Amino acid sequence: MEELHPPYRAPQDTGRGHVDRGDVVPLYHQIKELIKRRVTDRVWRQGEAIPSENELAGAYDVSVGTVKKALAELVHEGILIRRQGKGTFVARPDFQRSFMRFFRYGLSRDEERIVPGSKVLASRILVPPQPVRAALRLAPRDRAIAITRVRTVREVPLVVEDLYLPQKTFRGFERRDISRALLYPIYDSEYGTPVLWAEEWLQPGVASKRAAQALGLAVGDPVMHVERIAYTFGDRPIEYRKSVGRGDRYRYHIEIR
Amino acid sequence: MEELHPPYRAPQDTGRGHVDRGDVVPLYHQIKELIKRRVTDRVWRQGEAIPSENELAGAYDVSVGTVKKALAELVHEGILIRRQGKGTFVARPDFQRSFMRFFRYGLSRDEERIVPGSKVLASRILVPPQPVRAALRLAPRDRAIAITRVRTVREVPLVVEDLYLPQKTFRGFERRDISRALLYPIYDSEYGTPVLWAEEWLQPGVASKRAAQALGLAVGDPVMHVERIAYTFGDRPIEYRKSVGRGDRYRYHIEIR
DNA sequence: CAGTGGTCTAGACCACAAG
DNA sequence: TTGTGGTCTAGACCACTGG
Repeated sequence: MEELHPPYRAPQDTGRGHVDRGDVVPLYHQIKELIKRRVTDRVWRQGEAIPSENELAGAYDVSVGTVKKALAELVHEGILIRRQGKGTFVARPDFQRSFMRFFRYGLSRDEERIVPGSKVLASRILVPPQPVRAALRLAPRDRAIAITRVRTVREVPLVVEDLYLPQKTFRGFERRDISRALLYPIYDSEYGTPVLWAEEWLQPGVASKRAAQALGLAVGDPVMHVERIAYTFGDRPIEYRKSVGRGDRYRYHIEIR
Repeated sequence: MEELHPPYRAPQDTGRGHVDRGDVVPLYHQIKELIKRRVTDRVWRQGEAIPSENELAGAYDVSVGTVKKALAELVHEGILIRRQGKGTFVARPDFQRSFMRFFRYGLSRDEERIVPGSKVLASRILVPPQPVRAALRLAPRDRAIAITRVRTVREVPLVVEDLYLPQKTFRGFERRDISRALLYPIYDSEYGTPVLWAEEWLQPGVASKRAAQALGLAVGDPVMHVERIAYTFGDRPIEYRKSVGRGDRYRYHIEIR
């Protein structure tokens, strides 16, 4: 936080797009959509300032109160951040936190701050099996980047996982060194597709020969099977992963609100 | 939905409590707190209408816009519901949905609407073991109601679980027939303590002799261990449960946003 | 200092509900 | 018709930021 870009922009960058006073949909809602559009189109980028209330009110020819209402809701939705005296900024997904949110293989408080190591066992391009194709909404002959890796904390293998990424979105990703990096920040900064939400399916199981070998377990030991689909803007799936975590260390914590 | 009580109330029931214009905390925030207090104190009850914008504005001696802002935020927080032309109502936690949220033993779409049967194996009052006491924040000699039950869908046992409830809050609960009921609506309607959120810990394991017997599995088959603490107003824990679900049917789905 | 967002006011007009 | 909430306006005053 606190390294927000200065609010300088080209002056024609203010509003763009028009509201329709005859429409049944409220002005503040139309304005929300216009602003959202400019954020998802990356005209206004993460961390940057957007025009001030007054500028927006002028550009859309509505009162300041109406703009305030639109902005307040966008703040609530986590799309914007407002700072008194400074301006309104496009929110920056906080990857320190989002990492914590997505990766929660029951580590101790202490270990939670460690970025797990990652040993890549395979990395190749292929036409994925049907369930993966469906999850990523790929056309029948679209290719995917498939990566198999083992994730370790303090040299202890915790999880073995198969990842699939749409090749169209992630050209060249298969050649990156990901042994010491987190993937989601890379998706965001290098490929312009931040992970905004994800869904997971968890099921208990017993170690297969392959999993036992990768995790240093005996065949039949308890493991957690996790499938995840991660989504970016417009609920577009950009990652499918299938993980097997060792049961003695894998403890998954959730808050349901 | 749609069976909201009529908006009749005693006239002195309007505002109550005063705002402090000298305070640094904004008026609309003070008003939010006053309204919340009257809801949590059950002066204004679930489904009932609260005073209108104008009445509240008069009672607190602020402008309608300020009341509107307070009410809008409370709607956002799920505490109130507003209906144009009708009034503002205290929200009623939707248990059809909250049930879906808390109970997600990977049932098929079809089965999701079934209320699982429940066979109580034991129900007694005791001083709970230390971890449970800590979870429920009980004093050393406080008692708890301990219930062991098996939950079934279509006669198939899915989960065996141990429940602990603070006896102080749930006097007489141990004598209820819960074989065909959901517990959370009972906590709410009979004991005034709705479950507002919960946290869970999931870990894979293998069936113990006890679990195998209860679930019709073989010892060593995969199972899911789930611990849950459920909270009511003021983040007060009112239920601790430890469940063992059969691995072949237990599929846990989560959306992370 | 000027510019930003945060709060608050006192209205207006509207759509909707219910008698 | 009356009363409700939903939208919108055009201000006011304030606290905070940065030059």
